Amino acid sequence: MTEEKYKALNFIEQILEEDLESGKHQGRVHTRFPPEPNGYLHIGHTKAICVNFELAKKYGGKTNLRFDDTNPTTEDTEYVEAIKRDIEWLGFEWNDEPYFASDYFPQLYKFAVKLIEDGNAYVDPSSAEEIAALKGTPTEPGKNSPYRDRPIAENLQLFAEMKEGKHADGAMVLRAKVDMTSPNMHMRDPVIYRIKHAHHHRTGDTWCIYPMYDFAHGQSDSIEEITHSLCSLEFIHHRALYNWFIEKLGIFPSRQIEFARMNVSYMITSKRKLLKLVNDGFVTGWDDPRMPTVSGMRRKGYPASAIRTFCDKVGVAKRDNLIEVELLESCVREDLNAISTRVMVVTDPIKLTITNFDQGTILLPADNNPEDEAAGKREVPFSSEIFIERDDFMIDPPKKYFRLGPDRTVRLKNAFIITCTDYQTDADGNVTEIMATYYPDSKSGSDTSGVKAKGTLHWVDAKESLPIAIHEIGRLFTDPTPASHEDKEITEFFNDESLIINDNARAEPYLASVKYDEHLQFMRKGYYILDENADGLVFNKTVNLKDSWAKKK
RNA sequence: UGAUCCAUGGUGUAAUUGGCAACACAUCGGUUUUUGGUACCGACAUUCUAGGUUCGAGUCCUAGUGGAUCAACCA
Repeated sequence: MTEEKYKALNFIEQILEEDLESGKHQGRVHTRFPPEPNGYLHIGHTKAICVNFELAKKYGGKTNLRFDDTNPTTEDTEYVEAIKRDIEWLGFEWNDEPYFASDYFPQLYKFAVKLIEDGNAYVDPSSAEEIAALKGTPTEPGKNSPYRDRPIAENLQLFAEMKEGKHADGAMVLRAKVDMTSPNMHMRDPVIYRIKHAHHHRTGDTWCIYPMYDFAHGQSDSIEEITHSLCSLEFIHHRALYNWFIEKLGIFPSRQIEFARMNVSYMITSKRKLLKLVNDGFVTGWDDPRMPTVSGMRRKGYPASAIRTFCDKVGVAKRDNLIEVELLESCVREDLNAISTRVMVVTDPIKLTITNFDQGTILLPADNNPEDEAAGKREVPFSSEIFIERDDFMIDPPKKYFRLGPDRTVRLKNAFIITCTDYQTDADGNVTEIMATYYPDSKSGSDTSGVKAKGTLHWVDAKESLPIAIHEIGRLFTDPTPASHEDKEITEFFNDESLIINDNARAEPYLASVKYDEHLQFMRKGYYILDENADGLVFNKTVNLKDSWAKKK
């Protein structure tokens, strides 16, 4: 009766299962996540991280974290630390210690020498412009460099001199001798080593020549005996070269498999553009809660589990995609609904006086989370003077308005049912205070009043409530694909309302004691979290609650 | 005027590999509710086009069409 449940496999899982079945690599699955330490991890990286780590986990394999640090002029240890922290926070454990492509520089150098010895590489003193000129175009074949057939001994000599620092930056490069007429541009004698007299964040000044991506990435995969090297679609044209080096060097045959990277609406994933937002002061840093970075999302209150679920739901395929950010937000809400502490916060307070309440201040029990009995209860102070939301009262409300207005009756969450008896306005007709009476026998949990209330309002006690600041975080951009307009800067689409600071909110006393990792639901408003970078009571909005009333209006 | 990859609802992925197009998000409508939240129910597709093979095609073949990618001493 073992009913075999058919579970849909994505195309990479199909490849993995075929390899497992055929006994390739003794049934071993070993992946890697290879970030370059020149920026912070963003939403796009989370997809690559989830795919690499979760696929390996699913098939009993391991995943290496390897820093692709072959360009000393853009990379920094600051980024290494931030990347490690973000991956751990996302909930993944890499195999062993983190690896670094720079640790393989000696080996990579030997690989290059072997290539030269076998007549598969040559030193070219042509300038970058000259090399580009002979490269041809995608539709026209390239032409051989005049230095292409330099004798092996000479190549060896020059390459050694490059390493010894006898030549200036850009004076010459080492090129693989592949095929200048290949329709694949990457096969037209790609540069594999360049001279850079630059300080490397790990190897210091040991080297003044550095391998290019194509001569570092695949070789690192082989050195680590990575079985499946999963990367994004734009590397598809590099695969031929990747395999060419494996063949010429006779090294471990890692297999590169490309999948479509994830694009999310209203977010950008260009590290250059993100850095520009930081440098030009559009945001306060890489971890600004508006940023699509892992650290930004963390500070905004997105749970790691929600991000993982999101990546899982997005799936893995080869076609270009634009995921609606609403799916991410839905995953966040789903998580937060289950775990967040419900609290009452009035974001735009207006005073309401209960004219017939004369018990001073009393404490009322409130559920911390109706979805989770075990979360328990806390007590909320209540007295004759409270604050409610300004937009929960209308002098002349429309038909379907369930809230307060003259002679209307509502329930105060966790407290009593009240009826509005009067209100005051200023010279401009703005409501300044509301008066109401309460039904003593309508107390939450022991309501015997028989009074019907259509709506329920949240509130805070006027005296006991705390002033807090709320940072309403919105979309960073006003356009779903700000980077898709070739003639426009992304900053033209910067959303001026991406951060709205509200210093006027009032919260129940409980908020004075919340921790940085406690997710909160401000009832009827949204999910919030204490800002990990602020000193006082500053709360960042994670995401709104769904609001069918806002839509109706 | 090259090469490579891709094409299923508004969005993203499925379809047990040739057998009733499914799931999620979004949208719209409804039920429940001391959060206009949650939960629950319902609605929402001639599988890019045209031919072909077949009892049968989203799936295979042919030709189109559309999109993406490739010419850094970046990764």
